[in-house]
Amino acid sequence: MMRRDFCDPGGAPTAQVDFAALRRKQEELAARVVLQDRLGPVRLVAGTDLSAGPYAPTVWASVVVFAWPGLELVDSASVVCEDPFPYRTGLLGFREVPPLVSAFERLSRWPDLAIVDGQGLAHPRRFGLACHLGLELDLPTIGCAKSRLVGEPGDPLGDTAGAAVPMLDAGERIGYVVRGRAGCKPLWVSPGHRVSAELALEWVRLLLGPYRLPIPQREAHRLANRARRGESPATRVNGP
DNA sequence: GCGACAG
DNA sequence: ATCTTGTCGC
Repeated sequence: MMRRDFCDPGGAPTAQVDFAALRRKQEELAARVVLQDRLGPVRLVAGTDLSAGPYAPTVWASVVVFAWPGLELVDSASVVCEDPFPYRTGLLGFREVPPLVSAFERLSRWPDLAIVDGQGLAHPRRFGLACHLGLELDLPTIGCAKSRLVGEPGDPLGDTAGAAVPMLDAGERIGYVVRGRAGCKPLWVSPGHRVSAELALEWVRLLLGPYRLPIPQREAHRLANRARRGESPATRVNGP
């Protein structure tokens, strides 16, 4: 069983979770995040996502692994478990990291890089989901969110696929807003762990297909949804 | 008090 | 995140 050092919300019922303490925990962990390129040759690139029902206290987490270049699907894994933690803005990692780690544990091919559905550095405490998952797995990660959390674009964004402008917050460049596809709402791309902002942008551009989302992210999303609808198998795992 | 607010 | 039909546009 893989170690999960940075996820324990305290084990208390949700009504008495100490949110302030978890925010402080994020501030501590943020100091450990590596924002330089510390990764080898990328031969396998993963996409990750989580799917949840409206009321069911259950979540489905999926990871897909693609060969690079070529983007052939070489591995995937899905798990289903009790929802570990209620969604709270800024605390997404405490909800999604445990199921995602369980899904990674079921992979037979370990990726060199993962695209995560959510923010990385572009977070109030510079510790978005992609940083959290990357640190937990010691895996290079990139945050690719479908909407903004913090910061403002430094310039107007063009409508061509691949167009990008820096996102600024408190005088820092926290990532980029990126047009995944012409005519679509953009993506918010930021470093997760062991990847720089520049390389994060480069990889998201390389992985863009004819859709709004990068291919691995889109496929992870589809797989998690199929798992939730019972159309694809998912391994039942225990609580966080 | 008001507005913002990843998934 | 999820609930949902049709509809506008390339």
